[in-house]
Amino acid sequence: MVRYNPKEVEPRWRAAWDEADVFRAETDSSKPKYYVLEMFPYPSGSLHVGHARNYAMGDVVARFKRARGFNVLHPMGWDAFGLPAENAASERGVDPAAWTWDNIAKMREELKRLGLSIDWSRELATCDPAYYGRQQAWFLKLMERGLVYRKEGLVNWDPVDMTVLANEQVIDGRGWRSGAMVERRKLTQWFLRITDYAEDLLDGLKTLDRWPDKVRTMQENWIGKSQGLRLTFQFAGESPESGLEVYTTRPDTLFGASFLAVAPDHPLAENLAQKDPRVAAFVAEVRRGGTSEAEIESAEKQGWDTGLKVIHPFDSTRQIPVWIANFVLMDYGVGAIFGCPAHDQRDLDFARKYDLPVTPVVLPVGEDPAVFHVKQEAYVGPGRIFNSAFLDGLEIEAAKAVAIARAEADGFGKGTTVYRLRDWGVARQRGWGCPIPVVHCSDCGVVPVSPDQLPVELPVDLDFSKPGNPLARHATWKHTSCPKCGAAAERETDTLDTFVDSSWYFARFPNAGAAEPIDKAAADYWLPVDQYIGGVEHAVLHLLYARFVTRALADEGLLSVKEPFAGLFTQGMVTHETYRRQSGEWLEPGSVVIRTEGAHRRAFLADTDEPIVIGEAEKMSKSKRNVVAPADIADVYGVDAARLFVLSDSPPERDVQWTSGGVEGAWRLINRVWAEFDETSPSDGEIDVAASLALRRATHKAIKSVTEAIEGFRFNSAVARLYEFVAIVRNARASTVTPEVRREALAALARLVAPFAPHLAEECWRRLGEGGMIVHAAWPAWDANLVADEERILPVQINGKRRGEIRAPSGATAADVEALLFADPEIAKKLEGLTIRKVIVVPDRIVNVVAA
RNA sequence: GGGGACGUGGCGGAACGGUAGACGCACCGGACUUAAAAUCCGUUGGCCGCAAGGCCGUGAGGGUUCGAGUCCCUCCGUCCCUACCA
Repeated sequence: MVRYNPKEVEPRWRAAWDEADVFRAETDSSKPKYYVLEMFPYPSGSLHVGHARNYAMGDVVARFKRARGFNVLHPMGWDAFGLPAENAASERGVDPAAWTWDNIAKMREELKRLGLSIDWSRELATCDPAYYGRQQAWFLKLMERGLVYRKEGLVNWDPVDMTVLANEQVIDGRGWRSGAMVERRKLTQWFLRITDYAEDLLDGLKTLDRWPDKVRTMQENWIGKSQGLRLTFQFAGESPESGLEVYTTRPDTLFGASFLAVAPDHPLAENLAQKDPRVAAFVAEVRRGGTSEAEIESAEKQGWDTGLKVIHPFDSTRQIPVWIANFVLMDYGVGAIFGCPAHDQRDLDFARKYDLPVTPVVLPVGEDPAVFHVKQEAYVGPGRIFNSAFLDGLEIEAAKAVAIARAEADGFGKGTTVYRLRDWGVARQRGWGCPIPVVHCSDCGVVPVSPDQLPVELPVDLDFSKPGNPLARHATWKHTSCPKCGAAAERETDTLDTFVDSSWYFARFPNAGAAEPIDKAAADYWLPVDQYIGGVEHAVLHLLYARFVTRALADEGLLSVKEPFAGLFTQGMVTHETYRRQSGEWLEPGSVVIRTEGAHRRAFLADTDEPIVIGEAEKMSKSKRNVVAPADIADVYGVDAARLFVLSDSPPERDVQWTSGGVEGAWRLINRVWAEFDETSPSDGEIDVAASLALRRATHKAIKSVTEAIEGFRFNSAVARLYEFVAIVRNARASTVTPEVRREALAALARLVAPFAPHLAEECWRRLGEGGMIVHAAWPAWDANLVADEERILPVQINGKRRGEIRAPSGATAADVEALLFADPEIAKKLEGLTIRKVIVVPDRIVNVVAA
């Protein structure tokens, strides 16, 4: 027997696939289409097994669907703009473009080595002018549609990266990449009007029935629709403004209002701050504490009494003070609220601190209105309204409707829907991104670059040695002429958020070389993506932006679908144990040896035998040095073993822990499979008919269970069924089965293994003497008659406890089973002396006897 | 504070409301070998028992059901997301 040699076999088959160009997808086909896409990688320069798992999953789906007769599109690209290239440029003085293209070349080779069934002819990179130039083209179209606008406003400024961050990119008051405390700065920014689509994006979630509920919930919460009332309070006495508008979702509690509060950056507050330095000082102080650290965050309500009063709209005899409060946000609703301390915890905290009245207006069921009052906990539960004039006695929802109707009738308010979602700030002050294709002209203002001047390319000699935007300080790049009047003008030096790059790449793959941004015919054929696979960390931002851009492009006539991804799967990460010396220094897995002493595992430094601390399994990261590269595995076991293992141990949506033992298990499976094909089947001896039938049945059962496991994304279960099937095929060698049956089993085995270990499968297929390559072979079908057993073993329960079993023909009726049951001497013995009350028979599954 | 997920052997994990622990890892025993590695075969939830067999067992407690890891309620724990959103 020849040992399976992946180092020889794997490259040979990859070359054969390349040679035959087997993974090229043609748009025109009589077959049904299937578009599989994994989230494209950032070209960091090195592939780790986390990538391998992501792409292996997509590859299983792609190869499976191809075998099942689909016309499969499975492309690959590069999310190639972004900060790491700039960091490399500023730290090491390399050219970001050269650095990126170099990394792409390296990673392409590593990906190819995984044996993925990718149509490389469609490869694209977002940093390629051929790509971002088309992005500029549709950006200008959205601009014409009014979906792009500039607005001056407070933005999140990252002082380390010297750039503006979207709200979503600020985590706990820090920049998501740099970790630096974010400052608030006033700048003119570019925005995409995603809020125009808020309702539609929310609505569309209902149609995405092949998305995880979790992701849909996260997007729903992110859009954050609420129904409420906008109402305007009139000032009492001398008034600086005509009135003060607030937003509430609890108009039923209006009679419990004891104060109004505006955000520190509300126009009213800014107005007052200009006149009164004490107000200015308060606002400044609040802003400093701002949205920062965790302690401050959960903490103290702070307020400033403006001295202004407004009149209660339902009771003109009541006057309500107006405060500036740190917990009111300018960018939600209208930046002003009324406080009803009895029924909102934040308002209550504020009222207690500043000694404002607390009037309950919702009476919990069973409470006495004469004695009910609120102490330190606001009452937010159900009840009936009281202390509220015309609302008295109503349930909360009814009272909301009545209050809104009254406010509308009296002309001071309007029922309103508000979304938490805000417009997408897309400008970045970065040099390594897609330039925003507009020109600033002193006469004409902001002028789009004319389409025939696209792409607006980045200069090749950007200087990243200083922080800030290298485009802005480039000597010549920004100087141009106005497309409208021809006078000297300056280019916009902001570039687009990289989330823009990734929000349409799936629409480019159908024809990655098209002159237009999107080849409509090709996109109409391929879209939507049938199965999209990626990390759950993109559940909100990337997926929401892609859904928005798809809608915008559809409205522009470039696409026909509203939802880009019909099916979504979010996969888990690959983790690895961490190792560190007593001194705290992290160690690479390769430098550590593990020894087992009884039940305990101990780690030692390979060279010196120094004892090492074994830490938790964590996401592979360079900083903890627990990274395993697929190449390391490929050198020893081949990539098939690596592919098999990352899919086998854990369900795909969960994290998988990389262990050397696990890979060895996969390697053993590969060798066992190979051994079956390498072995010549013993043909002497009498044919064992029963064993032959048993193997046939096992073959068809394996086909069915592997097929169903792949369809249900239960790759770990599919691999478990493969292990079982290989064991059965091996054991069948002990008896003499007919050559046809053995051949059927082996032909099925090769094809079932193919999506997971494609190189091995090809080698087996050839060894079997089948013509052509297995990538062209059809997926095996199972015969329902062979899958069903003739006879079944039914466990017998007495009063719910297993007490024995009987054999019954498959499909036996309840009456048949009962007859068999009472005919069984073992069972009869166990039932002796008991009165049988009831016999429950679940056909082909179980029998339960209720007896006393 | 809000939302969600999860909790099963030594470990990763299986299990349409129907024999809990498939499959893999690890461990232990055996075969092969001068020996080891590799490979192959076998054992392995706990307790009692020579055995046949019995009892207990899916975070804790209750409930629904002929039957619950699975459904419902309460609690405990872990993880993730989100957060002064009016």
